[in-house]
Amino acid sequence: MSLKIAQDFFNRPTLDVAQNLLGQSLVFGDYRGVITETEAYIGKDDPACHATKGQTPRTRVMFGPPGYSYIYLIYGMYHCLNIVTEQEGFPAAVLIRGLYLMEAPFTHLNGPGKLCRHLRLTKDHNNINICTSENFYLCHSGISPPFLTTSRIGIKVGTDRLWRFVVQEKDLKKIF
DNA sequence: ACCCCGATCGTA
DNA sequence: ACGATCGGGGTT
Repeated sequence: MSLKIAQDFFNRPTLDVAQNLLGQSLVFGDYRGVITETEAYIGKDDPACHATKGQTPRTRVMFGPPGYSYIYLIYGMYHCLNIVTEQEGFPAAVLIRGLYLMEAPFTHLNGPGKLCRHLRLTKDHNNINICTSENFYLCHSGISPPFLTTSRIGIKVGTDRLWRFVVQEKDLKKIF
């Protein structure tokens, strides 16, 4: 019920990883929560993916091996947490957009900026191997909740791809 | 050196 | 609908 997710889990098609991460646990320090919303960003052909213009210092981690954190600053104010997916050399990642905290007052961190701000995740936590870290990792919950599939949020290109996956609030309260 | 823009969020 | 706020990346 609390087995740490291994690197092989992330070395798969990003859409599978993004969907399968729903309902799994994220642990960072003393925080533990259930992932409720994800988005996939897949390769140089995805115009919304940061890697679409090739490798840069910022996106270097996306080109690396799967199972590493990719955290960047957005709008000069907020951070976003991603987990790198697929084989080394193929730039792709899953953005963690929602987290339901498993301790009172059971806050639902709905939004990637709010999530990182609450957990105090910053660029200091970029490029961490979350399969080997002792205080930053994911766990299998044994639960695969139902979810909606929609277009990704906050982008101006690549909106034709339905690569956002969300657990509805009603299902969240029913299951957890 | 300069400019544009962004995987957001809170307020109006 | 809009402003805050600043680093990444491209251009001069």
